[in-house]
Amino acid sequence: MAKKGYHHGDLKRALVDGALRLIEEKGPTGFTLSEAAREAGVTPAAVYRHFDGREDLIAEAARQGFEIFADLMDYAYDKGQPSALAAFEACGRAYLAFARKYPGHYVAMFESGIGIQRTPDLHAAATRAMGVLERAAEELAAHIPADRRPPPQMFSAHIWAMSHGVVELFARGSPGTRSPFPPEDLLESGIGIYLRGLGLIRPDE
Amino acid sequence: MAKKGYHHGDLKRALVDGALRLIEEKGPTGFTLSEAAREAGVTPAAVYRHFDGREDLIAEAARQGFEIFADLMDYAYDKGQPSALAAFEACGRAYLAFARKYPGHYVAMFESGIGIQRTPDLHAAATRAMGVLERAAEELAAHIPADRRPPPQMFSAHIWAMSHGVVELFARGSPGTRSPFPPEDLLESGIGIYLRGLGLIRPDE
DNA sequence: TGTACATCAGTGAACGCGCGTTCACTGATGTAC
DNA sequence: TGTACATCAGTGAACGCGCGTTCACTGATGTAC
Repeated sequence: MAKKGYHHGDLKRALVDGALRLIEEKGPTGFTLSEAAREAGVTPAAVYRHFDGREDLIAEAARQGFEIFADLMDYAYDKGQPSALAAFEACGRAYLAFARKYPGHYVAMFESGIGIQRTPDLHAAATRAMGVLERAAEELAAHIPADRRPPPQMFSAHIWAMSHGVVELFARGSPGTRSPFPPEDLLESGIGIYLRGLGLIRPDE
Repeated sequence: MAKKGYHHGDLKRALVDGALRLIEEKGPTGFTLSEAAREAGVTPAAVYRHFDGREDLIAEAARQGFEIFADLMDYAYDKGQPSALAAFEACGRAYLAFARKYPGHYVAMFESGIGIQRTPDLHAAATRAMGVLERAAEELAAHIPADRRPPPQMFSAHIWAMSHGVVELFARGSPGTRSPFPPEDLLESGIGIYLRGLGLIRPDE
């Protein structure tokens, strides 16, 4: 991703891409504005033509992540039709797939310490993303007898927490803890057991 | 935690305590050897009398964390007797309680990027801690009909993932996402639903 | 089509900063006789 | 009890480093006439 002449042509994109690669590689700690600039073949000062600074660059990376994330979840949700249950499970799989495929984005979104309120754009993207999961949960909740139905936000939170936990603990090599099972299996079986507990899967299925 | 005279007296402990406070406050990124030394009222160079450097100091903090963590889990497990189910649930609660009460340790253990293999001491402490949860899961597994019993490590992983996810997403103010529910309730209900899905709680309980 | 000029997107030098680490040192403590 | 001395646990100055950010600048691009 080196520039051609004096003008880069697509520096903004190149900087975000570089930042994502660095974040993926070294974590949000290891990411450096200067290094991202160097990767794009550009002086650190050039970054300030496109971003307000280091944090702003990370925020943009996170925003793009939420955008992609929301699209993927949306797609998975629609694709999972006609059964609400299937749609919900598809969302779970999409979550993990996203974390695997876009690790830089994932880290920027959830581990970089960037506040979600930082930019209206970022906030909007994040809200949209979470909305998808909540919508899936709501629709699913309709199938639970009303008297023992937990609030939909609650189990969307449960699923999100389990997904995030699987990603952080088992889908990365991070804490030296080798996963005893493939993360995909772990998450899918976990969600399966959880949904059975909600009475959404018959005991014999 | 300022020193009295030329000799501090308990510098090693003071440094770890300072490091924990800083990690808790600013995240593992914000932690600085120099600042930890400053807090202890000591020159940065003095740190090298007790640790091999910055990383080694974090590793020691993490080690202490796993030690405390294992003790707490052990205690919760024993206290939860005589029912295996109650013991297991107690472990879940203990997990969250630990994360809440020792946030610096928690971050050092799980978010600092310190490899668990770094020191034999650290590795041993971590192994012991995870062993408790696995033991609880094994005992619980005995109550599930053998033909549909998942491997115990699997659901100890599920519970761990959900716990960790709740901590990261909802028990801290981190991603600007206000938790819709108290984390304790969220985790307890999540584990409850999960255990019901395993057939360990009767549907009408 | 050609020229003048405004705007844009870079440069590169400089800044102050705090970091982690090293080194020879020295003050305080503890121990042997 | 007193003295000599080894050991220990700090000091403080220095290092090289890369960082984020600023500034006046300049080369390239695009537009008006």
